[in-house]
Order: sequence, then structure tokens, then C-alpha cells
Amino acid sequence: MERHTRQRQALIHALTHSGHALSPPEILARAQAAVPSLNLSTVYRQLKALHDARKIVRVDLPGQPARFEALCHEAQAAKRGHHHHYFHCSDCDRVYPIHACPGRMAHLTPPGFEVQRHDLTLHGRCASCATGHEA
Amino acid sequence: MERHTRQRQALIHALTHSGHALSPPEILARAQAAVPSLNLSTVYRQLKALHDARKIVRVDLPGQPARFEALCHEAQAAKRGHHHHYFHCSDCDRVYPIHACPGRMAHLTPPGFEVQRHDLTLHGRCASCATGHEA
DNA sequence: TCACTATTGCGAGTCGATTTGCATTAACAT
DNA sequence: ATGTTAATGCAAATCGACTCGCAATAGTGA
Repeated sequence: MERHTRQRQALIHALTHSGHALSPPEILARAQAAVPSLNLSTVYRQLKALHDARKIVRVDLPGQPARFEALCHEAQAAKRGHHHHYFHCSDCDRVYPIHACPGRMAHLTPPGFEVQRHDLTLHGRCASCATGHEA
Repeated sequence: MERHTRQRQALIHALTHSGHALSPPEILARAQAAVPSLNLSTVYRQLKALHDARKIVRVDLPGQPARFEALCHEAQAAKRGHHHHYFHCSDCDRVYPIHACPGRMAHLTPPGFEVQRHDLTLHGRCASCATGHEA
């Protein structure tokens, strides 16, 4: 059966206590605060398990390495991904979820095209970068 | 100086006479119709040169290999990328440019975030797949 | 406590995408 | 027509992201 290891807990903690999506190396770095011996392959293995268990979602942004985000409890309970988008800060490279959506997109396509879903990525500076260190 | 080779011309022809963005292997296949000996490394070399010369744009969609698209003449003349989005057909895997945009996105972010640009990808079935082979 | 085995750490291996070294080929100015 | 050298074809090398084999480690139920 499944075991509760310290590395798994550290990894989940890192994912759930970050306000933004994390790449595997970022997860490694954060979880190593709790379990220094943690290894990147373990991170990948746990991510795969958590993803299969639908506890995290994979965030693919154009031209970027994959990131992962913990599903909030409501979404987990509902057993479906809540539809949302992402903001990528070009300063600190962090990726924040945006819980808003510009709405249906069907009218943007030429006639005959069937729009089933859409991905939206916003780029710019996040609040902390915009405030913190001005030019 | 720069030479006008048959492979370069075939490659540009393939890019400009396709209604959609092409991946390097797709470009290779199409340009080989004109120059059968054409090699994938030459495709990559030419793509790099064309990209540096701002004659093509790289199209990165989430979780997909890079594709390339010829800049239309107006955009080339204006020396700036026209802002547009893409439609990815999940049936035929083609990527079409969408010359429409849902508009400003600044209101979607939490306060303090500065939105500079956005990428939008629509997914679904393209006109020819929706018409051609119904289930 | 103890055995059982899931999980880990580590290094090596894989995979797809892209690049590079180099001998050969072919533009094009003369 | 010809020399110069940019561009090509090919195979090998690289790169980043990820996976795997295996011996060592550590949760867990008994």
C-alpha cells in the first residue's frame, strides 16, 4: 500500500503552500528545506503519482518548462479541473493562477471552426515585482 | 554574402504557401517536394536565419513542438509582429492563425499586476475536419 | 521488534528537439 | 569558365526534460 514518506509530505507541502505553480527543480529546492536529501527523480515520481491521483495539475505555458499546481480542495472534491488561466511574470518568472476568464471564444474563429477550449497566458510584472524594485 | 539557394527558396515557399504554422519536420516534408535532398539541419539553419531576419515568427503552443509561420508582407514592412492568436485542431493537429483578439486583459488580474501582453490558444476542430469526416 | 516491500537516492539511460563538425557542393563575381 | 567560399548533407554530438535499474532505506502491519 501507499506509504507516507517525509519526502512526499515535504513535496505536497511545497506545492500547497506556494501561491503559484512550481517547476520540478523549484519543488525540489523548496522541499529540500524539510528533507535535504530529496532527489529530483523522487520529485518526478511523486509528481507523476499526484498527477495520476488528480491532486495536482500540470501547467504548460508556451515555450516554458512544465510547472505543477496543487488543486484546491473544492476542485478536488468536485473531481474536475476548475477552468483558469495563468499570469507569467517576466521579472521573477513566477506563474500565478488567474481565477477569471474573458469568456467564450467561439466568435474569434472563422466559420466552421468548433472551439472546444482555450488556454490563456498573461505576461507582465506581478504585484510584488512591480512594487518591490522599480527601475 | 548571402546566396539564393534552391533549398532556401523551397523552404520559404513552403512557409508562405501554407495557411498555417509548420513544424520543422513538416517544413522539411513540404520543401522536399521541390528539393528532395533537403536535410533537416538545413531546415533548422534556414529557420534560424529567417527568424533572425524577422521574416518568420516562432509559434510556441503549450506542450507542443515549435512551429513557424511566415510574416505577412504588411507586418514585415511595419517591422513589427502583428498581434494574433492561434487555433489548434485536435483532429489534424494543424495550427491556424486567428486574426482576432478578445481585447485587453488587464481586468483579469489581481490589483498590482501589470499585464503587458497575452497569448491565447484555442483548441477544437478546424473547419475541414469538422466538415470532412464526421463521427 | 521484525519482516516485508514501497520508496528513495543515485547514476546511467532515454527521448525529442536542435546543433555542430566537416568534407562536399554549388552560387555568383570576375 | 573558374576560383572563392557560403550553404548543404550527413552523422555525430548536445541539451533539457524526464525515466529507469538497482541497491539501500524506511514506513507499516503483525
